[in-house]
Amino acid sequence: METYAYLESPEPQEAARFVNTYKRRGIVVVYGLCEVSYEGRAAARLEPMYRLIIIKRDGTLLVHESEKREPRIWNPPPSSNVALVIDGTLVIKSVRSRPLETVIVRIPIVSFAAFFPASSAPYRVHGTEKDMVRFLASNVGLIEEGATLVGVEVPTAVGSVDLLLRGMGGELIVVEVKRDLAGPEAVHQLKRYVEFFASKGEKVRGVLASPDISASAYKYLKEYGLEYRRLSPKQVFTA
Amino acid sequence: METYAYLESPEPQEAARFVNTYKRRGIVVVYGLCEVSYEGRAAARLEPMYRLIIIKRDGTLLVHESEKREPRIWNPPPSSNVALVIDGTLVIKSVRSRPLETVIVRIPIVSFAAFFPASSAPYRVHGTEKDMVRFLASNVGLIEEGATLVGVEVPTAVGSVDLLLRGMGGELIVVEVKRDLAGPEAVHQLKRYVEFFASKGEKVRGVLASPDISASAYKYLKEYGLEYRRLSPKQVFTA
DNA sequence: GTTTGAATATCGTTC
DNA sequence: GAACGATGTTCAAAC
Repeated sequence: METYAYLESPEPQEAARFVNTYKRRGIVVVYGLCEVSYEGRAAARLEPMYRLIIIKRDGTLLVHESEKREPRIWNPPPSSNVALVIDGTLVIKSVRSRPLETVIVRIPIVSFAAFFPASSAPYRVHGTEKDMVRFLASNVGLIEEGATLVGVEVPTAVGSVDLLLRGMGGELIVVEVKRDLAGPEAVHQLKRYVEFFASKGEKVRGVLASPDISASAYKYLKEYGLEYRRLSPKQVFTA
Repeated sequence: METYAYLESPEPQEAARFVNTYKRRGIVVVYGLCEVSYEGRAAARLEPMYRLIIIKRDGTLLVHESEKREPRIWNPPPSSNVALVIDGTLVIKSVRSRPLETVIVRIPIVSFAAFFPASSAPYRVHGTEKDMVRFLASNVGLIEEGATLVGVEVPTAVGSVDLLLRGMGGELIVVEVKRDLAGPEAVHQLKRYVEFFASKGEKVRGVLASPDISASAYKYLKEYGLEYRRLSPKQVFTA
């Protein structure tokens, strides 16, 4: 396997060649004093400061400061990143085509540059909303004793219903699932589905299933005559 | 200013000391063969592979692969990150308290470890939704000829209205602003506000202002008797 | 290619 | 500290 490589305090020309050589092979890291400008969907500008710049082989560009999970400036893949020397300073230019977004990193002092071979692999996260829906589809009793499954991700004119059941009284039960604290938006979403089926002349109830619900969301829920079932992703994950 | 530091193929003990020494001072980068597990709001596990691990002084932990803007595994600030040696291998353990989330990175082969002094500074992005709202508040004519400003970010029982105007006919005009393509959710949001004021006995119209609108969103808009004004952040940014 | 909605969303602001 | 909504959201699945 190819090994890593690095340069200490390289000349701009040398640094540019290094970046261009390795940028398509793995992860390139550049550390130095830089000023950054971004223009695209919005615009921003960062004053000169020492930062960490990361270039990935798929065209990702990240400019990280010493705090926060998020890069301060970035270009998502697929972007076109090129290193060049302008007026004796290293410049990394990143262009995303659609939408057109440009990031320009001027690095008057390049302290360190490194290349790290790395790869990427498929993975899976457990405990997503999809997992919860799947679980509930096989355990509809958790929502309503004696109910039967009508469908999962059922498309309607006002959006896709997470779970659709039929209760013992013959009524439709629309279920909206959230994997986290449910807010007002979730209740309004559920209300739309219920109103849709009601307008079709169906007898229908609405149930919100989530690990928790905010006070204001609960107020709406009651106001609209909807129901709540507490259910956490943990229950799903361990099932 | 403190300078950078690095280790090549360090012993686990040495690497652990390095990480713990520098983790609160700036950005620490570790490159090596690692397997990663995460458990918290959800759960995931990454098989052994060469990856880039980043630790920031605010407790951020990022595990990056060679593609995508997003880290594969992470813990956001403020988390508590500690390096230790278990059974002769470097382990970085990250714990976030609320909610409780744990990331464990086992690194049997540490190829490279580096510390980069860096800082963090306030910054500003231009062309946000807030910018658009501010601009429209000073140029209500772009929404409705002859209208007057009633308020900005006006709180209601169903949420906060971006912009509230009064038309020449004495009617209220509720304006929902989006800085990007408006989808169905934006239309439903607007509809809620309009219904709220209508229920108060107000004569009211609803206007959605955005650079573009999806086909299905437009269908809802028309169906609900709402209006559309095309307006891009660029117009704001250059104003 | 476009649209749609989830996300371990993260993050700032407000209450 | 909780909650609410924007984000240059990003991302993947559905169409």
